Amino acid sequence: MIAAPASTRRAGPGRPREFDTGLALDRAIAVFSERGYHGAAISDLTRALGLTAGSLYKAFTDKRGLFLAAFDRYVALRADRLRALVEAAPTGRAKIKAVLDFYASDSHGLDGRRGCLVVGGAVDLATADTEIAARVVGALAVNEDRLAALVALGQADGTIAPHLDAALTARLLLCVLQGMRVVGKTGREWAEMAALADGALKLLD
Amino acid sequence: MIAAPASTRRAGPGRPREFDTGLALDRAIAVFSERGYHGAAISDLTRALGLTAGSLYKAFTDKRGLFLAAFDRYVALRADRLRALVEAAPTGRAKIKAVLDFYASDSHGLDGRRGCLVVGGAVDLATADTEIAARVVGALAVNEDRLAALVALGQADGTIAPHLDAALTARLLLCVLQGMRVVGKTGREWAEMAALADGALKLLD
DNA sequence: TTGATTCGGAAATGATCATTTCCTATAAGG
DNA sequence: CCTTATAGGAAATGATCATTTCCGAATCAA
Repeated sequence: MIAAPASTRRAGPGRPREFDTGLALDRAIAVFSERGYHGAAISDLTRALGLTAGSLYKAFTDKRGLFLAAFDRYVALRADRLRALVEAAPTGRAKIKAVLDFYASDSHGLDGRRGCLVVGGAVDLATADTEIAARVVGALAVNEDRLAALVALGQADGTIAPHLDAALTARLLLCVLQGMRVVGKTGREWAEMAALADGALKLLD
Repeated sequence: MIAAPASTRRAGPGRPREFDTGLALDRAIAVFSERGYHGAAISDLTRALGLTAGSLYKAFTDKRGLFLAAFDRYVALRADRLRALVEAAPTGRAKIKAVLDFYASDSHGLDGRRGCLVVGGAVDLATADTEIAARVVGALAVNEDRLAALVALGQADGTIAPHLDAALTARLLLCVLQGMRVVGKTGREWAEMAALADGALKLLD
């Protein structure tokens, strides 16, 4: 029998779940982010989520299943926050600045030290787990495509140099963003990361 | 009693070591790079190094000791190769291009998938092991300082725009380089990474 | 109320992990 | 040639790991 995904759980028969799945996944995101997939023991997770192993396994099937659910939530939550920021910015250049600032903010201090689940997944499981590797590839591809669209938008509205290769510029920005996440693991001040976000705009000239 | 570091082992009394420490560490680098610290089991390492657990522990004290030795060798070997490339390039700009090409080459194909031990150490152990975290910080700092010196050199020889903030530009380049390592974990073609290395030169204008 | 169904949770399970032990082999120093 | 010291290696060790089992509790459909 295959357990229903936590998100699709309908209110059928049986005892209702007593914990909030979203909140539990948020905590799993934190644990997996700072310890990595293999470094996060089930005991770490049960302690952080406030669940016993039994409940955890009933809800998420597996350690791998929990990671997958946390990963998907991480990507979705982050995409939502980013979308709002991008929509609020007026020009193509401003939208890209918003993306850079978002990453700068998340890469500084304690959150920066905690790190990025996508980067962690890439480093920990890219060679070992093909399904997770595919999700990492997908997440980066979506990111890159969105950046390319923003570059094209900026070129259309005159805030980004028209002669630039939009695809290449997007890929460069992606490297800067992921690089900020790596550098941020070493504990940097906000001002430092913000200056990086500002400096990266040079790629749009 | 504290075991002598593998590199300082003198030809004293006792049975001589039958395996080549450097070669063993090269293999350990490969295993730790592609599986991560926690993902690499001792059995993986003994198989890859062609050693039994006993010999491995006699030579390197610990799994952690082996990682530390592999990490140091990785950083040193890479610094040597990089230094040679940088010295061969004529101008400040050309030297930075050489660094970017070096990372582009290492970030493509199978080597790219294998990944970088510094990035892996940062992701896996930045929050858990303060000594390893310090080495990661150090490795990135050295990298950044060298880049800053190259930017200043390029500004002196007229191949890099003089008004640029050398420290900021170096930090941006560092992000691009580390970002290439992350992106490279998803399996990219050489041409793609080479184009990134080329595009990043825009940061020097 | 009754059965079906799922959850919460403590305890048990078997696998795997890092590490050690013990013994033999091989060298240098006296 | 004997002591000292280290390496090689198979097997054992204890810890920890992911996972399962079992049982009481809670809910729904009838």
